[in-house]
Amino acid sequence: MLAREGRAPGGKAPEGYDKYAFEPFAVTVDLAVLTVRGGVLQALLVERGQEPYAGRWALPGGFVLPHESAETAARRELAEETGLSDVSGLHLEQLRTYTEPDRDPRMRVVSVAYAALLPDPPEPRGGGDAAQAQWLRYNALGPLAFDHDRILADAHERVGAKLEYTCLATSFCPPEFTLGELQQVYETVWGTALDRPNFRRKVLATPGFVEQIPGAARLTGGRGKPAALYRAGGAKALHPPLLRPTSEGRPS
Amino acid sequence: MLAREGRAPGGKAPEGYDKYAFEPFAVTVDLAVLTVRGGVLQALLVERGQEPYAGRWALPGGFVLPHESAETAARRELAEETGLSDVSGLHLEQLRTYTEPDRDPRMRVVSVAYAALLPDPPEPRGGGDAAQAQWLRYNALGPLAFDHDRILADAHERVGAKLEYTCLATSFCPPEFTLGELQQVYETVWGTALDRPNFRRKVLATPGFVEQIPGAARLTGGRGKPAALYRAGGAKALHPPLLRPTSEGRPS
DNA sequence: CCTCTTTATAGTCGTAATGACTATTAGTCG
DNA sequence: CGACTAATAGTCATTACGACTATAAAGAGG
Repeated sequence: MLAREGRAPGGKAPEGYDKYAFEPFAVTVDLAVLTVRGGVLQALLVERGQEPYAGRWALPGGFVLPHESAETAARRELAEETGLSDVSGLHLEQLRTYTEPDRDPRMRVVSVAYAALLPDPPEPRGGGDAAQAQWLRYNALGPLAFDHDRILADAHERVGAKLEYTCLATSFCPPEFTLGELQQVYETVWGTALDRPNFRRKVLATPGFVEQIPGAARLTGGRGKPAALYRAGGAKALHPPLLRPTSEGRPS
Repeated sequence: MLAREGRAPGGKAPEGYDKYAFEPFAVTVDLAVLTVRGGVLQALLVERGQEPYAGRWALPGGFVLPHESAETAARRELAEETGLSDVSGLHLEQLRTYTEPDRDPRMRVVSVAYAALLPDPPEPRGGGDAAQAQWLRYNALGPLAFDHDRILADAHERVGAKLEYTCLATSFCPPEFTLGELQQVYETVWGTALDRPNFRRKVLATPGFVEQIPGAARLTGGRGKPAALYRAGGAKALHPPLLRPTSEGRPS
């Protein structure tokens, strides 16, 4: 892990360290917080008040503090930006780390990006003195600050892929949900329509994906037949996976 | 990306920056370099000469230099440790970033881990003054230094998963290979035996996975019928995926 | 040179999974 | 009540897959 060669640049070597020097970087976390609301994929963004990129939307985030891990920092920022008192149940997953030397014009910043998934209803209350975070439609975003377009796109791609072979979709749903709502998560993230009976068959055939709440039902938007309610099951993976419809024609 | 709140600890704020301070960390890359040689999964490791963890095996790695990205640093280290002059064709993929505050007892080090895959024949020549890197069997590794056990396990898991739905396996193979060799990559990484005709059928049915080199054949270890030679095709993903045999019994 | 062993390759067969449907049920709205 | 909407049930043909059997082409050893 540590350099065994004298290639590192100038800088102070802390006591008890190698004889080799290193260059310190600032380390931050960036959060791609996603939710599905009414068939629309939304991301939590903050408006920058100062240069660079003043007035642009940016991902919420902040510095990793000296005694916390990036994961802890991400969860702390998530609580601050969403205003939720308990974020312990939310799905938070490390996405990738962005290290291009010029990604922040002011200084060298290495950012560990996380993707977080929220069920529908969270109010975007920014906590106290924080800049107000807002939910914006994933489509219909202008260019974001820094390399945040790429981070957000990577988050979308990752989440879309994980829907195929994990039970991740339930993280977008409240504790009790209908299969129609679950299907809408898939359709919204993938941007494709799915056949309802087939989706249903597949989900129910996967043990531990969802479990029915006996006797419970809910009117979906007031119209149509009431749907049975389900909650997330214990399974984490989908075997076999629920593949998104392939657009590629297969040459014989 | 940058803190909008005054929570960061003491430290100097660079010119043109927020009024908020930050704490600098050292940033390194760690490499999980894997290869399959003769049905055995091997990892490239270096022996530590000094405390902490003196005498233990560790992943190759080093500091990210001030003007390079982590990816660049990883490729530089990869070239140094393997002694290969051209590592541009090798598969190198960011794995995850490890940020636990106590992962290095000497100081705060954030490490961006990469997984690299090599075809069989590379000699483990450590370049020049570098500690000699060696190929060791993935099984039969004692505890490694720092959190490198975890990093290596994460790399193994990631690679195993990506074999299922990408064409990654060809990265373990030389430019020309037989289907038997390709199958051995799967079997070695997954640790399971596969049915040869079924594997063959699946690979050949996936357009762009491999393409046959017309007329070419090779004796596999001197015994048996000569096998046709293939090279990697243009495809990156496998649709549908090549799932590893599931050990889980499905309750009806 | 003949047979055994080894590895590659071809093909078969039944079952599971999937995509494209149709039909029925249970609600609201006007 | 009848139109409309959404959930749920079921059908059917095709594809994919796991478990096999069979054949082909090489070397080894007597």
